[in-house]
Amino acid sequence: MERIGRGEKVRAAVIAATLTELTEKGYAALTIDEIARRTGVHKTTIYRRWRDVPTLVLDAVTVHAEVDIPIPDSGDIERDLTRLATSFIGWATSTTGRAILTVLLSDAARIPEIAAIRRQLFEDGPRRADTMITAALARGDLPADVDPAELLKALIAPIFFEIVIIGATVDQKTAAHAVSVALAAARAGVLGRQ
Amino acid sequence: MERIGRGEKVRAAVIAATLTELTEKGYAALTIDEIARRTGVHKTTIYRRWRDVPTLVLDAVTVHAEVDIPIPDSGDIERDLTRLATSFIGWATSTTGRAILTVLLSDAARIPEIAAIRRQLFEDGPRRADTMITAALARGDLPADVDPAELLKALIAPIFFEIVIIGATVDQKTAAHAVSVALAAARAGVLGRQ
DNA sequence: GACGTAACGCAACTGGGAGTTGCTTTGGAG
DNA sequence: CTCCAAAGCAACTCCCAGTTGCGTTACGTC
Repeated sequence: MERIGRGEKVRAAVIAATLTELTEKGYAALTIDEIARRTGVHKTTIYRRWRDVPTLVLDAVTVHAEVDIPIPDSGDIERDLTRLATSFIGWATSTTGRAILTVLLSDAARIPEIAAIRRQLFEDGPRRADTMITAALARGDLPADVDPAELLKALIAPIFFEIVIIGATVDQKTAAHAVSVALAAARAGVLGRQ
Repeated sequence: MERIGRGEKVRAAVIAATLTELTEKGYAALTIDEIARRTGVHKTTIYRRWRDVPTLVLDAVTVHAEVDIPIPDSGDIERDLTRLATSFIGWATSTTGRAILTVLLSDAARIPEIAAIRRQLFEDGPRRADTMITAALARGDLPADVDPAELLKALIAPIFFEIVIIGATVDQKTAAHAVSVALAAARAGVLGRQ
């Protein structure tokens, strides 16, 4: 039957409300009382499921921090990098993506587990694309000394900067630009292992 | 005589304690009571000088957000960019710099004036170095289509990414690397006006 | 060196959120 | 229909934001 019991409904409602509050008001202004009001779930119930505020926030973020960006492999490194950058931008500008990114760069990052999620997202995430770069290297499409991690960092960093600092509306053009810069650096031989 | 009266002493102590608390515990955990305890300045006095917490934080940040990175102009664009990157890293890793950067990327950035400081720092700041790039363009050291703002963004973005996301210890090597990437992009002609 | 005042100290208050406790009510599985 | 785990509820403590009225002290002025 796979019915969602009372318990699951409560959990889902609270997690959703937490993420909404985090997006709208930020971690510093987050209150359990408000989440209780919004969801109709009683304050005591929330504290029974989650020990305290950090625990709740961590749970909410963890649930939605699955990025799952597909790793392209068309045999054309420029096209692949562009797709990758586009996917990343798509996630970062989606409702969930923006929410997660906001939390990961807020005071919530003082929670060690949240900081860990941030590192994981930006270190282990790109690492999944290593094979794509390695394949390009094998094909001779990139100088042999290129370090996959460095190339991916060079790709993501400008996009990240644009979103976080400038708050600009990043789009396809931003992706194409980031790819040009990263590829130019790779082909100039300045993306070797550090 | 230029004596610092009672008032100035109080102000300085509170501002300093605020910045310390912001660095150590973050904006979300900042309390006036704790600042009052630390400084020995009475809570009421703090509220008399600063309307509320955001106002105090804004004041504390504003006072120390003067970056004042010298703009080099040696006639050698690579050397100049390296010096610029090194200065930026120096600031960003100094006690004050780290504190300011932390605040500008915390929940405090929800305060519109704080967000404005952040934009100003990373938009108007680099703009001061435009003349340096323009001079290099005039000398023919860079392709004529290079946009100063784009070049500076390409220089800062990777450093920023390294500090904020990875939390790595950036140093002279990071600076040199950022310069290589930015210059490679510029010389490949991919840093034109967007 | 006494004096007036502006700035600081202090105690006591309201209002609200974090987190807790003991008890009652209800949904849903068997 | 019955049972109990999970949710609701009221009432509490503690801490912090921000306020008020009044006493106290530093400091420029005369």
